[in-house]
Amino acid sequence: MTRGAAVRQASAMLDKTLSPAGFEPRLYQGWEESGAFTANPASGAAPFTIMIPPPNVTGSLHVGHALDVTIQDTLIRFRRMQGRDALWQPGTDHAGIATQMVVERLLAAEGKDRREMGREAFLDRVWQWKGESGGTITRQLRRMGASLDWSRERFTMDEGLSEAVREVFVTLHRQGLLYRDRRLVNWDVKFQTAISDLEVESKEVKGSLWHLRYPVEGQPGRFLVVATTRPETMLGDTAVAVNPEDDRFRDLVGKHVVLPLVGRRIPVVADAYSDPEKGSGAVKITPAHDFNDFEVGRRHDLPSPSVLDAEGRMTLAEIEGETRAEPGVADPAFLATLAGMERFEARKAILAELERLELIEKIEPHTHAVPHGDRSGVPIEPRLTWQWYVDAATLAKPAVEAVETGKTQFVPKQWENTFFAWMRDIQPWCVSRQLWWGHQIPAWYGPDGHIFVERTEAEALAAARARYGDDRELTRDPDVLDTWFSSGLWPFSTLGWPRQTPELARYYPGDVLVTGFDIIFFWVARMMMLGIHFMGEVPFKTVNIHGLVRDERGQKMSKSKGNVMDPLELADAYGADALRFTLASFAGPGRDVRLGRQKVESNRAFVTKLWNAARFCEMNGIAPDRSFDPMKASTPLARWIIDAGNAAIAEATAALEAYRLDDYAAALYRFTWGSFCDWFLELAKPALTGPDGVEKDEAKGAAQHVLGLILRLAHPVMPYVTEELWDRFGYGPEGSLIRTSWPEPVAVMGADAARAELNWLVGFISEVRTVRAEVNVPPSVTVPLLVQGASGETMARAARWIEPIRRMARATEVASHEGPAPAGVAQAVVGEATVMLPLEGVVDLAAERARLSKEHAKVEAEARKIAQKLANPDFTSRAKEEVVEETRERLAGAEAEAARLAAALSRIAA
RNA sequence: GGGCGCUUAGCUCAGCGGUAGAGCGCCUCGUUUACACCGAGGAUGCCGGGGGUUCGAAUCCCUCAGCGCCCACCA
Repeated sequence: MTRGAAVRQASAMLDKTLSPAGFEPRLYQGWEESGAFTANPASGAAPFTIMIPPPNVTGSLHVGHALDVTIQDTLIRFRRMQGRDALWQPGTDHAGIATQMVVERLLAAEGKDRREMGREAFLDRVWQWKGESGGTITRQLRRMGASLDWSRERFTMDEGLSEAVREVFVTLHRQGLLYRDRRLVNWDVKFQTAISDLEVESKEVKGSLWHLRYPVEGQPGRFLVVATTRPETMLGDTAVAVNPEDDRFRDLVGKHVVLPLVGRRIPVVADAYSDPEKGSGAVKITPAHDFNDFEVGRRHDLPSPSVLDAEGRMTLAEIEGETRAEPGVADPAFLATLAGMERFEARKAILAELERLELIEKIEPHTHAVPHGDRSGVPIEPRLTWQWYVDAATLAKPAVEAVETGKTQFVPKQWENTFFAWMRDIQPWCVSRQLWWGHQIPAWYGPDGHIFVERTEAEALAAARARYGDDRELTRDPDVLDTWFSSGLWPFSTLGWPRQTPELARYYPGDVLVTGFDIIFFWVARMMMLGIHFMGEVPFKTVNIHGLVRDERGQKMSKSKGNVMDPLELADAYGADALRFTLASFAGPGRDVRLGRQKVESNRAFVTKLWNAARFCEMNGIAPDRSFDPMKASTPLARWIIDAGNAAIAEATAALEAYRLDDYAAALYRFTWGSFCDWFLELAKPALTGPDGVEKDEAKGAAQHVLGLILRLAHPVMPYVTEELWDRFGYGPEGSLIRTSWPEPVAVMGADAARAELNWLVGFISEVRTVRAEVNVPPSVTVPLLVQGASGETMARAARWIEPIRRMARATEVASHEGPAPAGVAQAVVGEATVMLPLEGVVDLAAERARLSKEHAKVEAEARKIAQKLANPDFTSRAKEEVVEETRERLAGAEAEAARLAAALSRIAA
């Protein structure tokens, strides 16, 4: 027992009402300061590792994090209690675009712009912001009770992780798996950076399909009609493609058309890409502004001028030499007005001009998917630029194989299909971003354009000297890396890689990664690829994928819908334990969690119930007693609850091992409330308040044993209240509950007999209660229970349990009764016996008759159904023998019960 | 266009070949010395529709419908 616990225990009884705010922060601080969260590489224990998905350093905790953290903390506490050397690695992510956006917004409010400030000043400002708000999320994780090893906290831009990033970049480059290329990228015109395919979101947009007439060269009056949704890109057209099989255009292949507005001669090419069914059957080819057109352009060796700049404005720079006046088709003066015009303004201007020239054949309404930047929300512009790419296809192969062979397993398994589908068709990963906040790419350009990819500037200069024979000035690539590039290294960079640290050897690979399905591609896939490539081993053995947290009606939470729930506010209102228990109990596999205040509120009742059960124990002088040996329990009550505790241990352990937190939560709830509170404590009351002796000793012994068991079983998901009670009661030699071992089942003597006896007792009391309630007997009326047709054992049991029966069934006595029924009787069938309650003057005989008839009809119908089944020769001959046997027993039981009910009915028929 | 998931009590969900379940809500009763954030009891289901496999289907297969999500070349 710790000194603190002893002082507290001596000082006060448990408060009548539970107030989590009174102990949660104190307990957390105690855990953290005592090193309870700290992994211990020197221990001989087997490690258990979870890497937290690093939240945005400047972010704050939302319900999704709360679910993520609850699952991870429950698992890590469970394994820690099982004796594993648990490492839950904390840290935060620099979140390139997101953070830069926030800081730029702050600057805008001050009337400043990052370009005016310059890169260095801007980065200083971001670091300053990180310093100011960087502690929020970690504070909030602590508030949730997360037992992260804060001594090892990392940040994706700290020196160690930056070194890992440079090492990976340089190595992949040397291996030819990372290269610079000029191709189309998804360009976000708002942030003016390239983004990866994954950061693009398709949105259905209602637009138009414009059919434009392109005059055929040398055939006045003949037009080739192309259909487009993006007329503004036509200035960059360098061909029109038709399908080689399409007879309508066969004669035009190899000829030229005149590009309206520009006046450029462009060829008509035959390409299977052109779909005769779509549009007009002829498609304009704009290689610099469309991914498909780019491919067509490559096949036909077409030029690819860009006509939109980084901001999405029209630019004529690359087509200047090609424009020419073409009467009735193109006018350089009009073209000049387009320069610098925003893309959608330009669309309008171009359409107006085409209209004027009578070059619009028709306009059809058209709904189509338009790619948008997932953060900026603006339409993405395919743009021809130089970027850095990772050869993801090569890296993906071993990752796919690792999942195929089960080295890494997804839970639930169905997500493996999602993973495979994406990984097997993976595209080169564009990793460069035209941002300032992030890991600057370790590439330097020589005066001749030669690229030096090196870990440091000094190494780059040295390489340049070797190449040029003298010192040259190098220019560093200004771009930074995709945030996911560094998060992809998280499972090993946090452990010290590229240095071969003891931690790296011990805690890699991790045991389980817990995350939402929304970042399987972004993050899980990248960790798999990079982890396997650089560590030679998968980064984690299991990937536990959970659903999204939604609101009560199943809607995604969003600020704009105003349905966002703040987990910290919920934790303050109901306690972190109640919130955690709620999240865990709804976290079924592959299911979204619908969270509502009411649910948290009703689960708080469970926490309170536990608190009150502990108070009851305290009031009855129940205290930890290590001299009590559960294996030597002799009373049926003690044996029964200890045995039920064994079952609870088995259920909870199996559920946690299978990542079924919903089952784990349900098992805890059932055992604590249903078995311990509703039955054990109630049945134990007479013994607890009765005379000294074995009954009392064992009631108390079993109570303290099982309460301790419940605290240990519940601790992973409800760490605070369980620790508080553990402390206050002074359980356990190790002091804190967090350091206590996970419970093991104990061998209980005579468990079967105890179970049979208690099952009978529970059934007996329940039946009597049902009858009393149904015929509306108030609890204040107590009556004798007259038992007819009972075996000797039943009567012996009734005698043994007479006190609890008196209390709980509101009875004066239990007696054999074989004569005629007393007047005004209400009856219940329990096993072989019929219990009669003499209630003359209290019971409504008609109501009792109706009740018994209904009961009788129900049992009889059941019996008929079973009899029918047994009458089927196919069933008796084909079904498994034990099933047939069981069915026969059920029939016998139902028939006997029906007979007893009929007898009971006949007794009051008169 | 391709793929995945879901559809079971009023609500939220479990069960996934052998007697349809839980929690909440609802109704009735209740100042039994832990708890009204409580106790006791009760009612409520063509287990989305149709077809098939099977002695037996909520459970397996096919099909249809509705809802949700992911992926996919903006003619």
